[in-house]
Amino acid sequence: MSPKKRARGSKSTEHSAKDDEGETVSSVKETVGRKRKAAASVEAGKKESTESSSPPQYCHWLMKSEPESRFENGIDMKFGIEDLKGLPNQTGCWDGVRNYQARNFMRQMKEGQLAFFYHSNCKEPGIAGIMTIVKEAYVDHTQFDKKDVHYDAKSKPDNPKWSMVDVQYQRMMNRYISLSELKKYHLQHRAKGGPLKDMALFTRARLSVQPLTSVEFDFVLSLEDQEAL
DNA sequence: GCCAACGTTGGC
DNA sequence: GCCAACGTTGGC
Repeated sequence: MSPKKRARGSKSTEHSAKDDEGETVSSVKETVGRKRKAAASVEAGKKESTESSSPPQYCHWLMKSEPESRFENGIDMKFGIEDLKGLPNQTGCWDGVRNYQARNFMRQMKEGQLAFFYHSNCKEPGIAGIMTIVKEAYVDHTQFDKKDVHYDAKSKPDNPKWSMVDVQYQRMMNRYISLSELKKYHLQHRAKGGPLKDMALFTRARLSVQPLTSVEFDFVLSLEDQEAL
């Protein structure tokens, strides 16, 4: 099982040495863009952590993948939630992530945590269901596979650059939560305050693996049993 | 270490 | 298919 996630990131992205290692530094950086500095983690405003010196510890995630066929170098990138559900044990590895920020978030994931399966680059983008992290970050083998779309010639086995986690399908959302609906809440909350005002899906739109605070996660879950906005 | 050029993401 | 946003690269 080696689902082909779209896992956007630039495949040939190199990086600067500092981004490469220095996990903690990078994770701070990623929440804030170019500003690193201790203050950054506070600025990131993503709580859940209490310590001033350690980066915020998230425990909920949103991971994007494309549910519709799209060919890249002759390979179909399609991997929707139904595809995950169809794998043995409904479990697969989230390979192909080639973006440092997304990678670093995956490295922060802990076994048992929940992640929304988000359908991107399709007719109606949105949150389709929920999955569980069943294996914490380990080496993404596709970086060494020349035939893989996400092959990275610069990464060496003795010092792998990319990681992946294993995820297991948990359940579908009671109803599909579209991006457009989430956006309405986001705009509303941004104007008057509310749980989704800083949601990464909008503030860091292009990140394929992103964190959610407990408040954000719970709010999205609460939408399931309500009428679409 | 700045920043312009370039490439990718992904909604529309 | 367009293109804005933004991450990455590489010249200086």
